[in-house]
Amino acid sequence: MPEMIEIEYYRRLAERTALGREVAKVTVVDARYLRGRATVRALSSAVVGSRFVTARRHGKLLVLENDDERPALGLRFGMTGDLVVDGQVAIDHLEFGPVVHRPAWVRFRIRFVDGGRLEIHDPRRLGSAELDPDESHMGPDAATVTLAELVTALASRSASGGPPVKARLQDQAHLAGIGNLLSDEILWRAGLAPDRRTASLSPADLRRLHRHLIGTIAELTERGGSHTGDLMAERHPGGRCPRDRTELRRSTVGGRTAWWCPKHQR
DNA sequence: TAGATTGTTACCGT
DNA sequence: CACGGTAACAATCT
Repeated sequence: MPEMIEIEYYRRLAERTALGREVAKVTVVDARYLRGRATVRALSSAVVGSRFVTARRHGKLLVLENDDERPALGLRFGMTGDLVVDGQVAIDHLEFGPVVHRPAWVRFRIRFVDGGRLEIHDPRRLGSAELDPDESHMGPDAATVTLAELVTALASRSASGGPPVKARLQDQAHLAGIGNLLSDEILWRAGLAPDRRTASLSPADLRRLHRHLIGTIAELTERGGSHTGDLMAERHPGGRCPRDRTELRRSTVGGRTAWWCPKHQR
């Protein structure tokens, strides 16, 4: 998916283009795109006739809130979901996503009374729409997490030294927003091996990790996306560390592919 | 063609 | 039980 940086672009697009417009109709092309108690009927009664007043982001979740007592609309984008409003895409090219948009990939659509429309294009259909999304089980948003909150997010009651730090960084219940590419880039910058156990991190490690986590998200948001990190171009067999030219190692951590430098990430 | 892909989650094992 | 790892989902691209 889009990671939190891309969802932030979606949020900005929604804020710029979708707020204040009266909703005329909701179309869910594939019922499997709905999650929780959401049905087309429930979605319709929640948003038809109202106007969104807020576009809010929590991790990779986009929440469009109404101006009345109606439930909020929660949108998730899976690995290939893209937000399109009035034909305007939030990001021109989604890495690992479709090269072009096809009508058949529209999984969710809101039509406005003025004739415009908000759509989610999602080939793989791993995204979803829901009403009043439960955010209670989500960790703090990674873009604004404090050092103290990060320390809490990485804490473990396990006797085995805790989970690999990469796995925990991507665990949305502890910290919301970080995905596979961002975690690789952050750990590379912080000089921490992805399989380091969280309990083994020193106070200095944690401070450095926090600094790079905040800095990386801010910098890549400026650059244009999660795929603009310094490590990305080398994230392939034979790729070399941009810092010391050591050949990168590839391993599976937390169920996902990690690329990292065995020399300076420890 | 085979293999890999920015995510989430039910399930299984320790 | 808590927690972590795994497979499945699904469609496309290289």
